[in-house]
Amino acid sequence: MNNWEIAQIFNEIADLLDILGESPYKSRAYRRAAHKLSTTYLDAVQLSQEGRLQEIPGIGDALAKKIQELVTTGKLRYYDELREKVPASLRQLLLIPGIGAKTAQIIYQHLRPKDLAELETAAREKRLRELPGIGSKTEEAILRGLEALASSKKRLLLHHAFTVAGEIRDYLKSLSGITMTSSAGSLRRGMETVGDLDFVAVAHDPLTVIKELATAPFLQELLTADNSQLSLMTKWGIRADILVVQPEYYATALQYITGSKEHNEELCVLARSLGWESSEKGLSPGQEGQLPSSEEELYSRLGMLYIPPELREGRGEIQAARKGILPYLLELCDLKGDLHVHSHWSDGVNSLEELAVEARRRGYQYLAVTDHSKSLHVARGLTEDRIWEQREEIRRLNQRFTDFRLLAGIEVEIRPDGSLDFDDDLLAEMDIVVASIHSGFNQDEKTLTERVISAMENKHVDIIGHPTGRLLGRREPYSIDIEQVLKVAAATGTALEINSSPDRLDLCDRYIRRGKELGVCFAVNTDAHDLHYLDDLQYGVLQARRGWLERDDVINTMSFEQLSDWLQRA
DNA sequence: GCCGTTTTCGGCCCGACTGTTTTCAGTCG
Repeated sequence: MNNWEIAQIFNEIADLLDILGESPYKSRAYRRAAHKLSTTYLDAVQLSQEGRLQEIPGIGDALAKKIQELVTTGKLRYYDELREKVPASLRQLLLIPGIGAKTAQIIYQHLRPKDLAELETAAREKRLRELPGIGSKTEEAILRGLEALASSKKRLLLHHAFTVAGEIRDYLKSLSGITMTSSAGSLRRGMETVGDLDFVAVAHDPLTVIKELATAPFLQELLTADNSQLSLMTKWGIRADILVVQPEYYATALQYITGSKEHNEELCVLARSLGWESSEKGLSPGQEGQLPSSEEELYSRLGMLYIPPELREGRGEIQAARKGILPYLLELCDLKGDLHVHSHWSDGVNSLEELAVEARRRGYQYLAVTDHSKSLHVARGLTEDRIWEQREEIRRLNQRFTDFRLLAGIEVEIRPDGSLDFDDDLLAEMDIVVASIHSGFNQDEKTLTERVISAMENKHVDIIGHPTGRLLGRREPYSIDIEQVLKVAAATGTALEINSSPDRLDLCDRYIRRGKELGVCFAVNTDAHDLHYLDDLQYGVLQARRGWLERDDVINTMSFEQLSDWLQRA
């Protein structure tokens, strides 16, 4: 039982409490504790053994006891009781936009549906609109939401997928028969969400390993198995497919299982034309030929450059590799800083000093503090006066550093009428300006597009934050004419953000690639509200690589001096 | 359920927007 698993359970308890109509502060306490547990460096199991759980803010007497019970017994009676009362699938009601605790509670109390299917039937028969406080609009929203849930169901966000895959790989490595192991599939390609997890493991005796795997501690249900691969449902609710091969097949198997399907189909046609064969273990050079010992060798023998997994989507990468014109993809170590971070001056949790110290520890040359602007009240957006106070503190902090700079920035609201939250005189004083939309999501495409464009046309705006506003699995992008936005970004030289938060990953890879074609520049930022989330940069880099970006396409690969020049561009 | 205290209760982010109503409750960021 690790922190992440405890956090999952606490989040589920919070949802069930909401549906049952318990105090919203109680569910909030569970959510806050879950959030703390998943972001702290401290290990809950160890703290529990040492009786120090309550040192984590947000964990008091009651939650410490519950964690203790989970850690020692693997179970939690309170959690089991709640799940007996409310079918776990109803949790998903809360994922539907427009449905919160109260609406979920009304539906539960009046209809007691045993699962989502029963709820859907009720909605189709127009019975939900008869409930107090629910009308036709809400009923339609629920139907739309259920459809969206069905199509996105069980796709893990990237950070969760990496966590779960890490657990599985650790287990694979612990088996004595296995000499090597790798993630493959969509996770290795860095896709924004992952539907199932694929692994390739190497063993001299695959069958023995397969038998051992059938008793893996995370196994919930064995789906299929033969003498070289098995497919299982994990206790985390996601499927894992594990292929075990002998050493000589490792490279070809890894290439094959990494996919994508489209990439492999194209590669297969080419390989066949060169006399190769294909099977479920991947490509092979026919009877006499020796198997390639690495993916690099495999691609080379097929007459092309090595294709990094993020590019293997069947979007022209094979032709480019054959011509020798693949991009030199962006790497995490190319980034010299982060240009969108929040502090406790608005809705972040850390002080400016904490952020600066952490950024410097990471070897960044700069970090832009971009707190929210005044009209985003919920996030305690900064007024003009507070901005001047914050600038003063930033100035004092910067005096302490010779090798690092905090940039005094702002994430300025693009208001519903398209105007910005501050006038030009103030924006001109900021080191860096990120402009973002946090309101009026439901406006029509023309209005939203014009809002973003008018922000880009302001000469003080450097970056458009999370340009399409999507939340993966929860909220669709707002309707903007992305082609037009990309063209204006290229024309005005405004950078578009690749927001690295695994909930957003906004822009998506196809738009990034199109933007690059049009000459748009990008900024890979975290939008971190807590210094732990500075780690999210790795996901933004994967997304950028999937969009074929190179170092020179990204503004925060520049040194501080170069970036300063860029920020002062006309 | 947590936390801080004018210290064992009472407050916990708050204003705009939407949908359901007919003056307001619920949701969201």
